[in-house]
Amino acid sequence: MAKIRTRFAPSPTGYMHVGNLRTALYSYLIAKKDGGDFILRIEDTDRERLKEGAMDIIYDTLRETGLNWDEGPDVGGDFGPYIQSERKTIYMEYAQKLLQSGHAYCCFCTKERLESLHTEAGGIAKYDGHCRDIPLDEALERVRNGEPYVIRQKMPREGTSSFTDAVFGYVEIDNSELEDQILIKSDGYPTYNFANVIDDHLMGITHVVRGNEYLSSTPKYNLLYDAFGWERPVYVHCSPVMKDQHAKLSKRNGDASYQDLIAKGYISEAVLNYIALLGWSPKGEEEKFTLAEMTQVFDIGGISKSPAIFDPEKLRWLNAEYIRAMSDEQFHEAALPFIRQTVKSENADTRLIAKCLHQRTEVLGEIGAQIDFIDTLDDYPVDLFVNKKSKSTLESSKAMLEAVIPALEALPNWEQDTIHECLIGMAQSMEVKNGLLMWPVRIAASGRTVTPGGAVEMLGILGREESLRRLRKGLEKIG
RNA sequence: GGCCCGGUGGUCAAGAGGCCUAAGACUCCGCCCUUUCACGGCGGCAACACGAGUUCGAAUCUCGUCCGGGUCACCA
Repeated sequence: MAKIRTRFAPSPTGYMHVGNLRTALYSYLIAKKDGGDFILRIEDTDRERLKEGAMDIIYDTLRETGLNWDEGPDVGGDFGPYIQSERKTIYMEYAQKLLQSGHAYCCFCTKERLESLHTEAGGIAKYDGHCRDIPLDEALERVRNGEPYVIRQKMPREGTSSFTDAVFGYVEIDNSELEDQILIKSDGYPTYNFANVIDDHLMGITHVVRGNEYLSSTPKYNLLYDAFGWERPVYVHCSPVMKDQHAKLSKRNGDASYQDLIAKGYISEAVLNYIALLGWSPKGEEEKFTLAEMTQVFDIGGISKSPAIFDPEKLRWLNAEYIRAMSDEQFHEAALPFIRQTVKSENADTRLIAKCLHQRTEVLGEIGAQIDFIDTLDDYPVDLFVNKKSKSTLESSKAMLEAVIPALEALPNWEQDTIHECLIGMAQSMEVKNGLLMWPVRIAASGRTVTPGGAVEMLGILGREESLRRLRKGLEKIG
């Protein structure tokens, strides 16, 4: 069997949404599973929607996620150019062939006429084939005279067309449903519908992976393949990723793009892993996969037909799994920029902070809220010292702090082990539960009931001087 | 509206006529661990859209209904 070749063909609109990325992922996986090639092609035939910097977003996203392409605009390849606007003459050449073979015709209808066709029909109307039967030589003459025109595909008006999709199975449609769609626009550029087919064939694409909004127009593409006598590709149509039951995930809805998720502190691998699971399920029960593992286990048969709703909760969980699986060193590196947004103090021990945060962090961007008491201790209500689980009362808290402060002052160093030994030892000799002693210490140190670590860790992070200052202040507060 | 596609817990989903008294994961709840919160461990709640068929037997096949999505551009 011939080598598998798939492509990802985004248009540079400046936004890489999650559904797009997933399509890229599936394309990549289908090719790589069988040692095939993954090609990047840019579809920029809509000259009005070009966006500055959009190409970089595409490149960066694919690179960061590891979806490396074998051929593309920047790396070249044997089937270039890989940017459609640079292939303009190619499309015209093939459109001419269709004109000659009678599978296409020149249409001189004005936009106004087409619009009136729609308004007369109350909004929805197919092109009426007004120019369909203009003899070719007459049409060509009018073209030479400079009359504006488009080239349309001549659809059969009877019979049916069918194909078998790799995920949806057998699909059949009446040819009468097909419109004489435009192949070449009046500006000389091809429409997506045409460029896509020409490029996919010329680039040797064997598996076309795309959103299922193309499912019902696939027969049109097939007719084009047939007209040229080309072999049809395997189609893999994927249902969309939804925001909710009714709406797709989209920029319009203000939904997160890949870039947004990364900025919020999601891990690239986790995002990729999660979207793989949206609409595809592996054979076994394992859900966590590296890209390399996915390449092994991916199977077209596991792609589901129904749309999948993007679940931020599950992404969050998976992200946390990836974070927990990091070494302390890796986590420190990943978390440092986020820690530094909140903790400015130069002598803060970011390694210790990171160690505390590690198992408690699901999304890196949420680190700040956990540790903003480190630089400054806000005023806090005195009744935080009262807690029923540890049986803490104002009286007990006062007694504990009074005992703990001098003991800590006398410590030879401020290592975690030393502090821990000291505090636990005191609880024992005073014959109280650890919690009763630890509670007021942690409250005084942080001014909070919830902290990323226990009393010992908090003292360690704050350092001797600041710790003692806060403990004394706490004692004062209780009065 | 015509045509195409889909419909298993709140979400992602397994399921290919008997193995289904319907897996697993996320969420949620309870318990344990514990120096708070997490992590971890254990347990729990929760679904075959509806109605007819076919069959000894249907989540699985057929038809209809309902619901949802897509498509009908000189956008991709």
